Amino acid sequence: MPTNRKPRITIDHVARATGVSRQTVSRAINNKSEIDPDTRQRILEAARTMGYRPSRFARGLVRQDLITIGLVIADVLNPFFPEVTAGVLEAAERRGWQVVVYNTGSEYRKELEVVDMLTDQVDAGVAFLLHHDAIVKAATSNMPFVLLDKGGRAPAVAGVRIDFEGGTRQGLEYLVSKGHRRIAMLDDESSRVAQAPNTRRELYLKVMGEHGLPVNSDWIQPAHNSIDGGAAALERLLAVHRDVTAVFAYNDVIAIGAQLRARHLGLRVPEDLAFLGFDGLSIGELVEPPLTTLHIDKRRLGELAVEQAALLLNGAEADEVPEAVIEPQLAIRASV
Amino acid sequence: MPTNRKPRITIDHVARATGVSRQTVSRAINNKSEIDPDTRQRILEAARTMGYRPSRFARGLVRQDLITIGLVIADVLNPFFPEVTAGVLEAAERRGWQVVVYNTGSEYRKELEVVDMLTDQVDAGVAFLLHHDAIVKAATSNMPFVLLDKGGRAPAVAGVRIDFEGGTRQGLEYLVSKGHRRIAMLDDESSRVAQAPNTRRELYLKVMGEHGLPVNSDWIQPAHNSIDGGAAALERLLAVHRDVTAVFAYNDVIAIGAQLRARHLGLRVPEDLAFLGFDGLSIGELVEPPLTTLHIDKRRLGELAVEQAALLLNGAEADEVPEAVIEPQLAIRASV
DNA sequence: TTGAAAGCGCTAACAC
DNA sequence: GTGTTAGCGCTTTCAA
Repeated sequence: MPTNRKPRITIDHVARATGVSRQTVSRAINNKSEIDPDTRQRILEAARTMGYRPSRFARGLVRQDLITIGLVIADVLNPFFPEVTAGVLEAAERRGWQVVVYNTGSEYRKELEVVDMLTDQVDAGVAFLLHHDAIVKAATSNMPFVLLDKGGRAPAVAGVRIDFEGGTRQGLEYLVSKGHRRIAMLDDESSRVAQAPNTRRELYLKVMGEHGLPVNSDWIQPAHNSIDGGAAALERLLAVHRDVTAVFAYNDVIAIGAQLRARHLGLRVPEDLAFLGFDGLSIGELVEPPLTTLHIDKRRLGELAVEQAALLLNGAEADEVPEAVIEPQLAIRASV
Repeated sequence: MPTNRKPRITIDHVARATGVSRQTVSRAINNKSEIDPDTRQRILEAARTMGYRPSRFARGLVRQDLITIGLVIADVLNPFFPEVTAGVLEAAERRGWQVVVYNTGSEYRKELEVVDMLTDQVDAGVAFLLHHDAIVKAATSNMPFVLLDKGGRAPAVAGVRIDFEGGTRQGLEYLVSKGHRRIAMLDDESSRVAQAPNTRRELYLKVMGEHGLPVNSDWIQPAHNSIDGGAAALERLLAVHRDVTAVFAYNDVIAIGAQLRARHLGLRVPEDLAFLGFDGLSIGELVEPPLTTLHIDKRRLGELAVEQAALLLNGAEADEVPEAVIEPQLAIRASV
């Protein structure tokens, strides 16, 4: 590929071409007041025809208020993340910040790479990180870092905590109140590696135990985090426990895949088998019956994370940042 | 809010602290070879404990290979865009580029603002722009700019063209082949302002005319680009044309909203009313019956746009960049 | 293997 | 209203 990059046109070129100093050009470009309107006009026109564009690097070096944050998500295609992203973009825009987006696919190597990269490229990171090592790296990176799902981690990292325990409790109690006793779980297979405390799976076991309901590990099926993954996991589950009456899924995506498959198998939802999701995705309203779920305000999650990043950028230490918590709310639709 | 920003730690501080020149620090940080391993180790450690992070601005000023592109989309929450974004992120990552994301909500003022902003902040723009003025501004901005939906515009702007004509033709012919003659359209209300040639609406009228099918403007209902918008538009449509047998929608989101509403109204799909979408979103597979649609390879769209941006960054003029076209493919599911 | 000098493109501060 | 000077933090020469 013959690269044919044009040499950069600088403020000096424009200054020379218009016979003024580069300071005056700078004034024109930046809409400063101390400049003759005619001069400004002349300079602006010359700049435009010459193809001048200010260098963000030179500018950033001089001004100290150009802030860019890095948003690290696991998967743009999972509808959970666009909603978080919307919140982050909006909150960042209000502050005049730029947002660079990175996708990790929850891969171990990729998460580490991205954290490294961020350190060089942005002023603060807002990240959804699965792997413990990546979280440690982020926490010790000398850079303001906010976790989008802090889980039960120590206050050494800033982040938003989603109250999965409250959510799980609320959800399972609702299932129990509807008369279900044989409740299975479809877990996210990749969350096994997370090494984080209080995973949804442990909470499920705990809460089930509290209600004296039968569970052991074969009530839990790992599922790939996708529609198809949920569908496949449901089949595996039914092969082991045909008598299950309700399924509690790791998230809505898995729940939807499972519910769809259940209906294809001829089961009635919720009469034969009930489904409870987690996340409150809007696509849960499109399926039949609409998915009952524990709704998380994902937009707010993004906004809170940006607020924490702002505190860190202002000099706060991670352990001084007040904890932000998102409480899942039971959204009763029709699948339970 | 008491801002308490720490003064920046520079390479000079690290140099002084370790008793070497800043050159040597630079070598250590950048993993250059001409440096004593022990010295490197010592420096790296000092840098870490001092909290040193290189300034991207200072670096960017010196090196010329740090590229950032701006991705401008209409709405992160519309599932069309995450797929495009995935393609853009992947292609950009392969090239080592950063991607800054902006959301316009298709608002006129916002689009103009974002184009202005981009000019200062990134090296090239990849954008989904609705409004003519914003497109003109982008095209004349002195900056490499690629449109994600070039439509039938002149070659003065680079961009990917989605062959809506081919798609519309394919779709309508399929409806006709299924025996439909009274086919209505649910148009996107905001595309009215676009002033672009070859809109889906005009294509609908044209192709319907070619088949000698009855149409006039009341067969077209404008819909807000959302599930609820599609639902509302369907009701309006049925109020005017109870005898319609098929609905061709501007896109899948509108089609899904309409189909959902039709079923709530007690209509059978496709027996009483058939639905044809456009875009090929994966959420179309979740509804019942799964939505027949004209599938667009959105990921590829994003990749092609990045490729064009690369050509422009290498010095090509917009009108030299070879045209890239995406052909919609009829995806027959079950709603027709 | 290390250091010194130069300069990337811009704006802030101050002079005129 | 405009120009001059200095310097932001770094990497790239080049010299030692």
